[in-house]
Amino acid sequence: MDSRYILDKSSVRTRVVGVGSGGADPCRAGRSVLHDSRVTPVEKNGTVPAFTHGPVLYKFVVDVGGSAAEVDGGQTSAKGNGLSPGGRISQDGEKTGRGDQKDIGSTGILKRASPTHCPGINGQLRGCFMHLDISNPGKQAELANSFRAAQVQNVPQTERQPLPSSHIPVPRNRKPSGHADKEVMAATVLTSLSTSPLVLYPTSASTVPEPANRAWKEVLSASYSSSTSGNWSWDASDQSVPSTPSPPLSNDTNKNFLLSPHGDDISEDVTESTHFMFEDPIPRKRKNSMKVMFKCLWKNCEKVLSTSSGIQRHIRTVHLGRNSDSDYSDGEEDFYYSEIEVNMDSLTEGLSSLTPTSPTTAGPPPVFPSPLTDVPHSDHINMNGSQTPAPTLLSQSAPSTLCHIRTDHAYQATAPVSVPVGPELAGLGSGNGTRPGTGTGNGISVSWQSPTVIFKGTPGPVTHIRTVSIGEKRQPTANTLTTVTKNHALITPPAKSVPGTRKPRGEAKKCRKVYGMEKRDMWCTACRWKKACQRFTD
DNA sequence: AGTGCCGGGTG
DNA sequence: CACCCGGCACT
Repeated sequence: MDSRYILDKSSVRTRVVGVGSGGADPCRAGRSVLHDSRVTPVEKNGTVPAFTHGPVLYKFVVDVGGSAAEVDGGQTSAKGNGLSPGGRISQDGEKTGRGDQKDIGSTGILKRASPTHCPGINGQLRGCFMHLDISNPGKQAELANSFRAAQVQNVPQTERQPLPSSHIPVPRNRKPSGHADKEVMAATVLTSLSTSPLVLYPTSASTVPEPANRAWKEVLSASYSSSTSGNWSWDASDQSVPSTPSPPLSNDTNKNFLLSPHGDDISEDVTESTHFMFEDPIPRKRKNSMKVMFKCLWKNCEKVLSTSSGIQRHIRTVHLGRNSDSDYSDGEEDFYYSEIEVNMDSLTEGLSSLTPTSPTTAGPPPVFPSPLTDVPHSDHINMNGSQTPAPTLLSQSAPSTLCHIRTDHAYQATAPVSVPVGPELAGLGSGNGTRPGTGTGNGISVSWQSPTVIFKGTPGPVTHIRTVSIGEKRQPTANTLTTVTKNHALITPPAKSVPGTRKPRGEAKKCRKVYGMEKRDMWCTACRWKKACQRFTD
């Protein structure tokens, strides 16, 4: 794993250009191969990676040192042998400060990049804005050339710095299936621009089917050709555009949003690697109690689900209006949710607070009197005392960052219990939650010491009863006895009497003693049944 | 070991 | 619920 991470880390800086073809689910495909994509030697050498062949699907203008140049992201010549000029710009991070990858390039972009702004590498190209102008593919070659010229002009060959985010990782093989798909692709491009190094990382070389190619052009031109002014911005107001579902991209959600596209069923793994690549030490130290939840980033939607599939389905059905039964996912949902970490201890406490009695802690009620509470009863104290607003917290506004809800109480006592916290949490899941089969994986395992120890028996209650003891025990007709019994019931938990709470042996002779074994038939039934003697009670 | 009886199983 | 019994605590 570690080695893989290392490799991944080095590969973070690569930018994959071009549109591949292949899997039916480009986004997923891109993610799934994310870790395996790495810089090919070819790319490192400055030539165009093999996978860049194929028709040009996009281009953009990079403002270099004040002069703008439009660049091909790929090539129009299309015959797949991709050594296009445009391809050159596809190596960015590789040429730059490789030694300190985490301070520059992809990491910075990933962490802070806004959709409109492209932080430069090593201070260069700061403030470069990306302009999408795909509407005129015919000019691409020319533009590419001009860009190349501009690039040479402005930057000496030896110092030529890569152009950050100058590649749009385009998901491969989008199904050109209509407007919705266009939107998907548009969203993909937009998101990719802000998260380019890690997200949507198509790997292998493959030519783009012509339909897909066309679809891309159409999509991009249709969606963004209106922004001819150049500076491509995407602010909240754009969400009003009816045909383009847009996630809320507020600043605070953006950070999470950047992490969001990794939410698959292997989210844990992906998350780990992602954080690793982000040099974020926190996740590695994630406690077991920290549960990754998935929060919908759609505007005014605070939906939080425990599974990525759930949130994807939610987004797909609720926000994207997709067919709910279809499991087909083009990956667009990935852009509209983010991971959050929730302390599951809190959640379980929240759950337990809703439960009248913990089944296995059936022992003493929390109001157990002090004589019996000479035990590590912290669990119970916490259970009553710290009613953290866990569910409320989640339901009101799931924090987009970390949800640190402190609790110490777990839900079950005896064994590690898997508590499916997904949709039930704070009423978060409204039916479209987890798919069958994902539930267990999303449950949490909480285990702690069995509280049976807690109530194990000091003879406290016994002594107590002895002092009040009345002649007959367990005689329903004896008022005093019933009183005692009631007191006993108050003191001892309604459930099992624990060893130590055992009733003291009666001092009266019992049927057995009186009649002996020979006359067992003369015994009271209780004695016969080895129950407390009903005839000779204490 | 003998005794008392609790808890649980069975019908 | 009646009946029975394993098992435990106490003597």
